[in-house]
Amino acid sequence: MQNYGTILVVDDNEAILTALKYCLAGTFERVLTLTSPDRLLAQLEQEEVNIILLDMNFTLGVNNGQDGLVWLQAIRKHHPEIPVVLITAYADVSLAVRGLKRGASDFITKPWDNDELVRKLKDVLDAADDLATLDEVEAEHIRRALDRCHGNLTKAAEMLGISRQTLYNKMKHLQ
Amino acid sequence: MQNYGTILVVDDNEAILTALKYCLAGTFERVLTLTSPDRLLAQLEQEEVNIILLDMNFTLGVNNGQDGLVWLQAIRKHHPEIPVVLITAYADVSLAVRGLKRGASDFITKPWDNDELVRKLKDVLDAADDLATLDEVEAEHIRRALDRCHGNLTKAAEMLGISRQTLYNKMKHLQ
DNA sequence: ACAAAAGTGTCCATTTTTTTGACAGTTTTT
DNA sequence: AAAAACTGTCAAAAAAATGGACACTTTTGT
Repeated sequence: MQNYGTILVVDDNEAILTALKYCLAGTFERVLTLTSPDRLLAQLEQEEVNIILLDMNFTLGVNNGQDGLVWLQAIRKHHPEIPVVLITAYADVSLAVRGLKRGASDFITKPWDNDELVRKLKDVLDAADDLATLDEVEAEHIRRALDRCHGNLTKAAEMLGISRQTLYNKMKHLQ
Repeated sequence: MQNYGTILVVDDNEAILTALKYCLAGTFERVLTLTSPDRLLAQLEQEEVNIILLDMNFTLGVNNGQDGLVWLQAIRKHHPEIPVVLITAYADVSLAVRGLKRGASDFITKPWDNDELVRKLKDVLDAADDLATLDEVEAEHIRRALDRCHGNLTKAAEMLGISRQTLYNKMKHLQ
């Protein structure tokens, strides 16, 4: 199984924090928690964190998610490489949109489905590494084709939908 | 006789599911069924599936196939090697086109002809040895990149190692 | 709310690739 | 051994990619 490293969960509800801790323990090597975002930036300075799960409401009686957006922004500013997944009790489309536009990687509503949550977090981390270059993908596919055609250039070219000469050239070029 | 392995059928209508089960039992070693796509990805994690037959409408009263497209995309994302055949009660050309462009292997309308259905499924599996065209591979990779960059052309182009204009052109060309 | 920054659609001229077609020589098939 | 298929290579024509540019729109930061 793959290793998904350290996740930092920020939520002011202890019960939810406990539930999340339980749910995430199987996937992540370490699950750090904070009941208040105040120490969030400090925490990021001293611990290596691979992904953050951030609740959006911390001010009592205020549930517009403004809080979460502010903290999201702070994280993005100081640690733009750490992906942030937002979580909120209110399935507010516009809030989700704003969160994603400010760089959140995903948006989850409570009550959440454990499997789905884990899957989404994994997705975010999987997507974190960047994609291969078009040339690389092409080169690999060409190798596959040649392999399958037992080195027969003409057939491989036809299979690939390019001319024999082009394949011939690409082979030189791409080693 | 050849062995066509395991097929996973997803349709919310039990009667149809039963009928399909009977129809496919002769060809496939195992016929797995799901009445809802919710557990689809989970199922794929724990069972080896060789081909998926996916209905396109699961939301009551909504028959535009959007549901199916979303699930198709999810499957393609996590298991791009498993061929998906779409099935729907509505012979909607544009839906079929969209489905195929998103990587479905075939598109079947209800009521179906048993022999034809089986033939098409076999064809898909038989054709699985043929490699994709270079253009197809390229197109799919471009879609992935755009997805990861949330549609940001500039970033996707950089990630792919091509110029923004080229990506722009390819996008028109490859739809 | 506003200015700055980033991204988009589009054009152009120049450079690179791809395609077509061809041909002599080599390998494989029958 | 003859036929058929494949290879390496060349040249001219067609197509695609690149870098630069510009006005315009969207997003961001404060």
